[in-house]
Formats: sequence, structure tokens, C-alpha cells
Amino acid sequence: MRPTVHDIAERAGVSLATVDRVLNDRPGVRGVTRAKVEGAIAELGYVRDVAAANLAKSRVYPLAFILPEGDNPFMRGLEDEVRRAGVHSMVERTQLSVVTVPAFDGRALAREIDGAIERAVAGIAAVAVDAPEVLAAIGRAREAGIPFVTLVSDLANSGRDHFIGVDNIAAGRTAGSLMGRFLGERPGPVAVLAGSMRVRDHGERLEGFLAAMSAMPVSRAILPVLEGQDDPELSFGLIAKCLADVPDLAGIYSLGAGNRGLVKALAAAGAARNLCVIAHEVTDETRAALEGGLVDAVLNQDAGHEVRSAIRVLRAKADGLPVIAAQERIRLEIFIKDNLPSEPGADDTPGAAGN
Amino acid sequence: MRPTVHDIAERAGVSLATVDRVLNDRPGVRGVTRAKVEGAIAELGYVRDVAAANLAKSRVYPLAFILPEGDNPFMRGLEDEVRRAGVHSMVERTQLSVVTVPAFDGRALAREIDGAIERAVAGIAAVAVDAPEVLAAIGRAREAGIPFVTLVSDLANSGRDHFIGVDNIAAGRTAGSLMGRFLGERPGPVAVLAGSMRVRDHGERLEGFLAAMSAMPVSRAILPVLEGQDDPELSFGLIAKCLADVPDLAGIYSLGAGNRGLVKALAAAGAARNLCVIAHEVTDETRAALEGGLVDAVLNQDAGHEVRSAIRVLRAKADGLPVIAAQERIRLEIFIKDNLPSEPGADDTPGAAGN
DNA sequence: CTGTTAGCGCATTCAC
DNA sequence: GTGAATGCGCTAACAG
Repeated sequence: MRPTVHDIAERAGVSLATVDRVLNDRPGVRGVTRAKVEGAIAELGYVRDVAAANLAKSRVYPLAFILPEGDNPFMRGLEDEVRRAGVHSMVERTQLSVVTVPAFDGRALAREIDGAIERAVAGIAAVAVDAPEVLAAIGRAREAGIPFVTLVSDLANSGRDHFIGVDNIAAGRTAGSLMGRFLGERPGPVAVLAGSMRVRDHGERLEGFLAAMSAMPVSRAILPVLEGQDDPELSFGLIAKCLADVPDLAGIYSLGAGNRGLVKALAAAGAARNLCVIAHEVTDETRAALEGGLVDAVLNQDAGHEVRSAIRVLRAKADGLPVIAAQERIRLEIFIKDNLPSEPGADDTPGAAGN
Repeated sequence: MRPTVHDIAERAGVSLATVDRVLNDRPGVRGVTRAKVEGAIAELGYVRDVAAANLAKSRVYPLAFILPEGDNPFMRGLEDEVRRAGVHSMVERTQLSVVTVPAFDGRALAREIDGAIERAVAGIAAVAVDAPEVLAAIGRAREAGIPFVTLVSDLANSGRDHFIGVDNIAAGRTAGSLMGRFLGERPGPVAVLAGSMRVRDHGERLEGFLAAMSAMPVSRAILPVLEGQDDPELSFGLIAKCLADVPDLAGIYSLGAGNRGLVKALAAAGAARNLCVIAHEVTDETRAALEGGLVDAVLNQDAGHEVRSAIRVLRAKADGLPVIAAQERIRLEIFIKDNLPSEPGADDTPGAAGN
């Protein structure tokens, strides 16, 4: 049997309450007493039973997720994952709420952050927009002692506690590397479809992509970036025009969320245009395109992992516990037709302890 | 506040004990009473607090992991992950033990399985070897009511409760697909290095690989499979000879654990031989080879995920709970130089619930 | 068949 | 400063 607070109390010759004070380093313990208790803790190799502790606390942690609204499938997937996590969340004494705000709207995001602060949540996770209002709001959250994590798109200089998402520069490099290898000696320029260069993650992906492409043995022209605002119509138009204008186009890298328009344009062009296409995020559209051969590879960040990581990090911060960085790193997944997981399907489900 | 057993008891007009009996469907409850309780449970939308339940049970689950011994880096990594999980295991009231047996030795494995049965463990996870003794031993475990999962390599007809590992046919297909695309029009045959065709996973990978290669637009010769018994020396010799004998060799698929020998041979051959090389499992060697450009892609199954999944499944079976299949699916990861995670690094850490 | 009682390991009043 | 008592949500004897 592993040691409990009782064992410590006995061994140190004090009461439970005192042991508890030392464990949670609360005031009201003499130095000598504290030392005795700490000695006992060390000798017995005590580790707190988190489950029991939480049970006793019966504290509940309301966490707020703020996501961009609209039909961006990845974001909707993230939202689904939050709700899914919500089902199991009571087990972990967390209470998840999701609010959506207009995409790319710094002011709206800031407003929601303030709203969450108002509601005295125990933590906030948000997809950051690069705007001064957001920086200020995050600052207010921090002043209020509310842990804040950025999700998917970071805002490093905001003082957020943690960023949960992939290394987007590496993601771009990976895309460039795969594109280069898949194309081989085949000639022709490559097009890049982005949402908006005003979002960090898109900019970083582009940066990595360009670096990897230029490091390839075969040098290749990269056409000016097409900004589709992650809008299906707009993206469709841009890609369709590009396909028409550039007959020898060899490949397309879609680094944003404009995949519905992209796929539509590709389908319209037909199989005659044998392009190498790489996109981001596994969604219904990209999955179908991958299976249908319209897209060659999809880079993905697992929304489920991200949500659960956000919850863990937020709870850890709320409890003043350390975050195991290695454990919270979100991997960049590569999918091709052959390793695509069959269903939407969830993933690990640590709750208390974890996969 | 979410409903508790007390609420159910009150609502159904019965005592806690009766509620508990219904919840854990134990005998000794009249049909009518049971119905009343179940009604209350449904109306209240009750969900059991697993943490509290485990606390009350204070039952401990000794789980046995049986792994092949030797210097197979992947297996040693698996072992590390079990030990790592062991640290957090007390939290989950599981007690992990690892024993190693000679690789490919069915009799030894069977003996250890019997040993675990003897020790009355609550569950067994083992890397299956395809031998009649093993089948029989698994049968005895099942008769003893001990849950059994196969790890990494399956034995579907054994009656094991669950298989935890990747779809190896899909893995082979993925390798073939990548190999085909990376090589493009480039001529030359491809070699395959396996451990032994007597192991299921190796056989399945080969099958998938051949299928994918033959589906490629460019048809390409596949040399007879080299069986290196996952032994560094032997593998080195086979690959070195192959490199010498086949001057126009275009690629190598290493589907087993003979990567140390493979890499050594590749290094010896020098950069002059510009081959496309695809291997399995991220280990120190394959990681270095990937970074050094000797290997182009590495397919991986996350040992940490597998171990945690095994623990979850075994515990669920031990408690007679259902297993959420989708959640326990192990993904096949693709790594190239650009998306290789920086460090060994763990992963999710569900304990109770999950990443 | 059903109810009472006593913990599991910990946190938290409220006295001393 | 320190200790005793109570309860979190659930399970498990042991009585009826």
C-alpha cells in the first residue's frame, strides 16, 4: 500500500490538518514542524492521490473556449471535440463552455475574453487573432489570475501561459519537402492558396514551405500567394483562374482552410490536370479528395488532442501545477490515401490519467 | 451539481446499497425495485464518478506485460513506456510488471503467460508469437477469466480480447505508396528487408507493400525478400551484399527491426548511392538516419499510446466495461525529416480520461 | 431482497 | 500554530 496522509501524520507526529498545510504549502506551520512533515513525506516517498484530492475539493473548473465562427470545417471540428470532451468533463470536475466569435475579428474576440473574465472562469482557451485589443484582453485575464492558452494560432508576445498547436513553420517545411519529392523532376510552377497572410499560422506555414522548396535539388517557381480568406467561393475562383492561366502548373499547396473551394476547382478541372496537391487538416472534404485522388497529402493537427491538451494545461495552471511540455506537444500528422484513419473517430481519452 | 447515488436513492425511494447493486448490476434486487432505480438513473441523467468509485474500491489491478527480449530498440522503447506508465499507475490503481522472453520463442512466451496466470494478475498484454503453445496459454488465461490483449503483433484466432497495434497491411501499403511516389519515373528495382516471414506483422506489411507497388503507374521489380532476423549483423550483411550486387537499386523497404544493420550498410555505401529508403519505427538509429538523409521516411507506431491503450483496455475488461474501439485505434504515423518530433518525448497522459 | 454503517485519501471548517 | 471532526461520491461488509 502506498503511503497516505495518515502515514505522514503518524510518522511526523502531527495531525492530518498540519500535513495538509505543508502539502499545499499554506501558512500556519512552524518551521520545525514543517521540516518534520517534509522529512516524513520524503522518507515515505509520498505522492498525493489526485483523484481523492479532487473528490474532497469537489471544486469545479469552468473553462471557456473561444473559437472563430463560420463554416471553417476544422474549427467546427474543434468545437465538436470540445463538446465531446464536455461529456467526460464532469468526471474531471471541469465545465466546458464554447462561444464563437466572427473570424479574424480582434475586437469581438477581446469582448468575449472580457466576458469570460466577468464570469470568473477558471481558464480560457482561444484561437488568437493578431490585434492589439486581443493583447490587452489577454493581459486583463492574466491580471485577474485566469490562465490563458492560445489554440491553433499563437500570439507569443501576449503573455499567454501556453500555446497549443503545431509548429507551423515545420508544417510548411514538411509540405514543401513532400511537394518537392512528389514532383521530382517534373517541371512547372507551384501555387499557394492561403486564407490571409494576416494570421500567424498561415504566414509561418508559407515561410517553411518556401524554405523547403528552395532547398530542393530541382529549383521551381512559386507563384504569388493567393489569399482566399478561407472562403469557399473566393478560393474556388482563385484556383480556377490559376488553373486556367497556368497550363503547366505542377502543384498546389493549400495552407489555410479554403479547401472546399480548392477541391471544387480541382474536380472541375478533371483528372486531366495531374497536379500534386497538399492541403491542411483532415475534414470531410479533404478526406474525400484524398480518397478520390484529387489531393496527394493532407497535413493534420488532431483537434481532439488539442482540446484535451488545452484542458489539461488549463487545469494544471489553475491548480498551480507544472505542465509537462513534452506531453503537451501537438504533433503534425501526415496523411496520404493509405494511412487515412477510417472514421472521424476520437482518440485517446485520458481523463484522469491517460492514454 | 450533478446527481449522485444519494439523489438516485432518494428519488427511487430506496437505499444506497440498492442503488449500488443496480448500478453494478449485482443480484439481489427485485425487478420492480430495479426498474424504479433505473428510472431514476435515467431521469436524473446520472453518470458514475469513476474516480470516487475507484477510491472506494481501493482495488489494485496487477497487469503483466510480456515483451521479447534482445536489443530490438522498438521493444526496449515499449518497455520504457511501460515503466513510465508505471510511475503514474498508482494513481490509477494499476500495478504494472514487465517480463521479457526470448524473441520468437513460443514456448518461453507460453511459460510466462502461465506464470502470470499463476500470479493471478488482472490482465496480460503480450507481443504474440505464432505458435500452438501460445494459443493454448492464451486459452488458459481466458478460462481463468484473465483479460488478454495482443500487442504490436496479433494472433487473431487466439481468442484474445483485443489487439493493440497498427493495421500492418495498411502500413505496408503506405510504404509502397510513398516509395512509388518518391521514386517517380526513376528506374531500378527495390529491395525488401524483413525480420522473419514467420511473424504476422512482417508478412502483412510485405503484402501491403507489394500491393501498393504493383498499383503504381510505373511498374518496378521487387527483389526477393531478405530475412535478417532483426539481427544487426545479419541485416548489415544482407544489405551490403545487395548494394554490391544490384548497382541500379532504387530503393529499400525495411519492414522489420533490422535498422541498425541497414543504416550501417547505407552509411558504408556513402551518399553516392542515392536510394529511397523507408523503414519502420522511430528509434535512435532511424531518427539519426532520417536527419542525416540516409532514410527518407519512417513509419511509426507510438509505443506510449500502445502501452496506455493496453492498460485502458485491460482495466476495462477487468471491470467488465465496454471498450470504445475508435478510441483505442493505434494510428500509423509517417515521419520525414521535417516533421520528426524533437525529442523522445512522451505523449498524452490520460490517466483516468484521456488526451 | 433491502437498508445501515463504515471507510477509500484528501481538504476544510471550526475549535483549542 | 495545531488538532478533531466532517464530507466528497462511491463501494463493501454486515445486519435485518
